[in-house]
Amino acid sequence: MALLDNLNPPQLAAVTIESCHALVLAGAGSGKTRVLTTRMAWLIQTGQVSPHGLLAVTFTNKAAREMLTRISAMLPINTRGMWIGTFHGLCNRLLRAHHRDAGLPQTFQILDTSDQLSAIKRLLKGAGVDDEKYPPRQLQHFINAAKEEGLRPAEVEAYDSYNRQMVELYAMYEAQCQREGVVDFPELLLRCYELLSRNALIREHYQHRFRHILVDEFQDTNRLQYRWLKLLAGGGAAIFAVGDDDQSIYAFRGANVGNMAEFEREFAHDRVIRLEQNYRSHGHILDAANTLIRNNSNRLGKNLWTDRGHGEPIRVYEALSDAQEAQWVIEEIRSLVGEGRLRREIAILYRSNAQSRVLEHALFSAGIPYKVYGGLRFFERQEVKHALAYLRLMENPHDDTAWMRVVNFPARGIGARTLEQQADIARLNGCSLYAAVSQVPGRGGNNLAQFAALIDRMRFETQNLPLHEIVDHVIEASGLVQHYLNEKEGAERIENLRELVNAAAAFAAEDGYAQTDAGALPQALPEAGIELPSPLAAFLAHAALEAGDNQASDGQDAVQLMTVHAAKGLEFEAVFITGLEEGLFPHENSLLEQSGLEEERRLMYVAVTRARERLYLSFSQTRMLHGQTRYNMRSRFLDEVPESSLKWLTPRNGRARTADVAGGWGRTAWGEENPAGSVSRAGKDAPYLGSSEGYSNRRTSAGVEVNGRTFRVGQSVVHPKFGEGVIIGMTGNGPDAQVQVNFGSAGTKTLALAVAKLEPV
DNA sequence: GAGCAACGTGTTTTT
DNA sequence: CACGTTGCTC
Repeated sequence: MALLDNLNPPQLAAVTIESCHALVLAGAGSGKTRVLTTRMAWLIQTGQVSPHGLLAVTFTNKAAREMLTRISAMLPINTRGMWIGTFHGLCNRLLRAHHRDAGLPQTFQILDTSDQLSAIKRLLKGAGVDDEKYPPRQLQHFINAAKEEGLRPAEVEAYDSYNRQMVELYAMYEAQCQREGVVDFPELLLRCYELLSRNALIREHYQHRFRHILVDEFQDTNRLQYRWLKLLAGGGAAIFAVGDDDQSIYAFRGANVGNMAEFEREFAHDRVIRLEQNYRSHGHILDAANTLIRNNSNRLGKNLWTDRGHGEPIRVYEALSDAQEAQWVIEEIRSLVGEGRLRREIAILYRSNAQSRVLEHALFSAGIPYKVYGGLRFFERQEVKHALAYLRLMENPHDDTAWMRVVNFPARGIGARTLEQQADIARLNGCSLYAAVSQVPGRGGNNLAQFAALIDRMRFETQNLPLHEIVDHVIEASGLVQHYLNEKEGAERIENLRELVNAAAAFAAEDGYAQTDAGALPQALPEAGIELPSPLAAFLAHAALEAGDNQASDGQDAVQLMTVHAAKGLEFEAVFITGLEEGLFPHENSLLEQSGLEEERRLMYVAVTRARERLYLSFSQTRMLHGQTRYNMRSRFLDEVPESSLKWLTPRNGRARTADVAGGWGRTAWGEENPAGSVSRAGKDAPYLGSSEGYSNRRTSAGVEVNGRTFRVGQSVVHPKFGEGVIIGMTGNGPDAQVQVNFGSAGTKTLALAVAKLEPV
């Protein structure tokens, strides 16, 4: 069968496995998406399931689109109406179709993360809660974490008064959302889960319908998503889960890697298939990745291999400063481009966004086209969100979040005092702000009434207009366009508003609307009372669920800059991993727990496996961060990569970080192979002039001078109380300089150099 | 009610 | 350093 041509044995086994639960451990670059889509096509082509009986779920819209594209290419079927989408997108479909049973208005709106935060702030203000004691962000995290565990307020255990208050606020937040007819992201999932578990008729319909459930990036699922899948598969559907525990990098937002092991135990005991042949990277790169990740415990276990040969060694560079590191990157990029490589095939990766600035500056000065990923997406721009807020109010005037957003934007003389009055009345009556308008006295009340009338008028005037004309009308009638016309940097914002009109036209014209909603109609379930949402409601849901491109477009051949997280799933001919320093990568905030460090290591694993042919690793002795110079040691991850795969462009010095054994710290001279335990005392400083070889001794790190004594990272010091220790980090300069010292058994202390009685040994 | 200055605060991110 | 938020003044 042509479909199965060119699959390797494990891929073939995975694609054609019997109709039963299975777990595919797919290493980086092992053909994961291909296996997933080919299995779907194969199931359909062999008549084992109709397109209608398949459910495929991913985490990103991009992955869902990719899947649809590939299936269309493999099979001559209409993918429209197939249930392929993100967890949130599919839940949205289900909730729209069964909004009554889910207890939601048909026009329910979706709050994105920032909408949710402003809703929470408004709640705290209204309830008179001290937002210093209960920070909105913390409450948001508390609520979302609870929902992702499947817990409603009544089910959250509160041990102390603080937590009781948090739970209380959670309950109030829920009531507020319900009253306003809005749902946040985790609510989409939880509400959908509850809908299915409580309503036997609907549950059985979908359990019966979906015979095969395929899950992408299974390592990123949270507990609720796992339960959701289990529930849907409860009627005998086969779950085909694909993932890579080594690439689980989203634990910080609730992903539970444990789901993979649990799934194996619960469903797929002897049906685990490993895809270990890597088609992406050369041998040295894979060796580095394999050796590195072996330092993690609790892995399901997997070793990537390739038949592409070793390729070039991984190049390692130590810079004096972040600026110099950037300069070096520029030079390497110039020579890569000189060799004929495309700029878009070169990626510069970093752990945190703050690191991009220096790199951007250097690229800009050098006149090298580049593109930074991350940052604001289209539907997150303030002018676009303003326009969407007007549209939301037309659809549902009781959406208080949208109301507050634009009630006085553009300014129409409605101030804080008036809005407080209005909020008080609304709270007293338990109604929305919109419903409270008529009771607000005075001129403020008048202005509010005018605003309410504006919304009503816009709704009336756009009746029966096609979607994009509605949007066009609203950006004008709201005064948004006029407002930005008067602003000096408004031209781009107006562009974006016009672009929103285009987006609406594209959404209506394409399969967007039909795809996300009409396709949801469960024909076999007329008694459920299905209604079609309006095109506007569908468009608003689309805007919330798909925030748009992170940038991209414009087609120019440009170097790609992004965080390691953003690089997951991508690949490049040449990759730079910059800022490989202790405290940065691994990030200091993750070092408190073993699990945090292991996630950082997986992150490094992801970074390394992005490269096809050439990989560069770099770190710097000093780095500007938060306005002060930091002195970092090179990342431990550099030392977890086999020396035989590396080529040092600068002399290799010392060890990556303080030894775990107290006092076991030193630096080897350049040229030594530095076998474990072989450490020698530091030599004298020599000026460091770049990448030329031949300095047998030089500084591992820049130092700080205090009272005529020089301190630097890696140095042994003695303290009258804590005894002997090693400096493992420095921040600040001059009188503000602080050092972190590892005193072995006495622990690690942070000391101010100007005050502490530290003596160099 | 609107605009500006001081303050403080800083991972990673998709839906 | 560079952002967003708060608090203050006109």
